[in-house]
Amino acid sequence: MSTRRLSSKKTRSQPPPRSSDRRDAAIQELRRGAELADLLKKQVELIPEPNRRDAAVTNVGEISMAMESSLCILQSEMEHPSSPEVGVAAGCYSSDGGTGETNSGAVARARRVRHRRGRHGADFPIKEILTDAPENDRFHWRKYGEKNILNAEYPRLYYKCGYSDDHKCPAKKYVQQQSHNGTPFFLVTLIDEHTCETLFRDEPSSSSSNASQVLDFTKPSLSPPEEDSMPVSMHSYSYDEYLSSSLPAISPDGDRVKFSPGPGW
DNA sequence: AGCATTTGACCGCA
DNA sequence: TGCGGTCAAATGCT
Repeated sequence: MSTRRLSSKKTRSQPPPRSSDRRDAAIQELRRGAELADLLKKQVELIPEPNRRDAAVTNVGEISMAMESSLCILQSEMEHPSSPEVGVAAGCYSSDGGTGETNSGAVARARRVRHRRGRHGADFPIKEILTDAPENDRFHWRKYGEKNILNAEYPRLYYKCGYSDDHKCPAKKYVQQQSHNGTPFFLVTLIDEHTCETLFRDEPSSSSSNASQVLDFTKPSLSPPEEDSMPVSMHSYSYDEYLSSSLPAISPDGDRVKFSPGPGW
């Protein structure tokens, strides 16, 4: 990607470009980068060795996804200059994605609801993530509800931490399937953080059994990506970011996250 | 039997 | 009153 072009063209005689112009330029560059990533992906798919090919395809896919996420963020920022509540891909794809509501709207509602349910003024963290693999966050989630959302193509699924009762873990997530240019993806809203994770770290004696339960990828319905077949096309950079920032250290063999697609999935 | 999921009812807010 | 979020009984699965 040629970010250099953005800075080197500036001359003293010209007025400094407006920030919207620079965003335009950045968007152009990102679009070009995304196209090149697609091209590269096609070339990489021709690699004969399966292991190398899959690894390369995965990497290119992540590059492509990062481009698209950045593009989304920039575009949504131009459309809605007031910064959204969450920075990660907020507003992306939602205009034609089917829900008809902005992501930050969902976040605002989440905060409102949590507030009225007793956590007065709690500043709990909320993250929004676009991914094609909502099941793949290595936590154990229990589905507690499903709701058809107005103007949404797919129902919204409600999950809470599988240890919300045992360990009073407040973590929740909402999963909303959407589609963008025919590509299905999921808007995952993560609410609050896992305290069960901390508990497991504090209780080494029980960690072995607990860890294998937390990391529950047993569900066959949406099978977790094997090492050689990571989801590529829409694998979310921000999801990875979330995982790397909040995951406990875990052994891969126990990895399982429950995710059951709703009707029509 | 124990656990997870489904689904209709209920609640609070705008 | 309609909507989104949650609850909890019923149901299904292993």
